[in-house]
Amino acid sequence: MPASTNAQAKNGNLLNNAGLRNTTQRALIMDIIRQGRGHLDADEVYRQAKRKQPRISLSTVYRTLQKLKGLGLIEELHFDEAHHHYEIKHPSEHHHLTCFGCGKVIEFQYPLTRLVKRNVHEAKEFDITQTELHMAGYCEQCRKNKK
Amino acid sequence: MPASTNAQAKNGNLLNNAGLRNTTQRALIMDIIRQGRGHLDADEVYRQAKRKQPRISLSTVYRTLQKLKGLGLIEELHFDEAHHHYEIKHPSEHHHLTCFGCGKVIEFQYPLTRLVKRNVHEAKEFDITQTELHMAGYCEQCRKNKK
DNA sequence: CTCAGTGCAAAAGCTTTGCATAATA
DNA sequence: TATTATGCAAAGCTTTTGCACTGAG
Repeated sequence: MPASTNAQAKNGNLLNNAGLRNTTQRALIMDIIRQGRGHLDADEVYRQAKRKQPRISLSTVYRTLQKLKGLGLIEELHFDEAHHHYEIKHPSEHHHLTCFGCGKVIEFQYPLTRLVKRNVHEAKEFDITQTELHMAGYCEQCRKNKK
Repeated sequence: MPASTNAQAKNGNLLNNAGLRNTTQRALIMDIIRQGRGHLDADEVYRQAKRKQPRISLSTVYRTLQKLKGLGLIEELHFDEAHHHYEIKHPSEHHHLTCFGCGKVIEFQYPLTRLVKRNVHEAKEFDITQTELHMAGYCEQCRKNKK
């Protein structure tokens, strides 16, 4: 049984459970985001989607991203650039480390919320619902290459 | 001696040291950002600036923000929204906690870079040059008001 | 006096929206 | 069949850029 069948069924269920219609466009967009290891922006999702469904429109991509974000199925990240990046939502708190040299993105987990609430006085009574950490710099390899 | 005189002299020095001309527009924009406790976006800087210099243009605001950012005098932050926010650069590593209810922004310091480099395997050999943590939720007071 | 900086207006992204058509449940 | 979702095109925002003029050094 091919992997795509699994993924499609999974997407369909997620959409149905959320009360949304399971259209081919939505399933495709979710597939792309799920497989998008580097974090994709809307235009990149659109370009990848067009390869499989040439008639898909940018508006559909944007509308789908909004819907999925609203449902908590994907996460919208705000990096250095003017546009947003999207990824499938992870169950646990995780963060990002980007290399300016090669552009690779390392994800790592770290219980920052707990830590900050424990150590920062003003945060103690805060009900933190969103945590976004982005670090960037140069990875070992790119530093070597520069020398 | 009024505070504004100090601030203006300070801005002038900063600009001169950076090899930039000390124009009234730049001095004003730096003043606004320095005093902008909540983090201002370009348009807010523009509107405040127009109150003192009605002929100032949005392009000047954008160009100045870019210059100052390039020189490391101000920091560009990427929050939830589509546009950027700016603040005077702090010497030490600090982070943000925003209340969705009342919009207040709490700044706090925390040596995250050191911590992550020490505890996250992939980060050990990374040369981290940029760290941006943004947390958000509801402060104690807003939680009480909701009940 | 020179050249960096400014204001204005126009252009260039990214994102949203209105409306007729197509597809799902 | 009744809506919901899509595609297209047009509009909306934020940000950038070209050019002639102004002002700091």
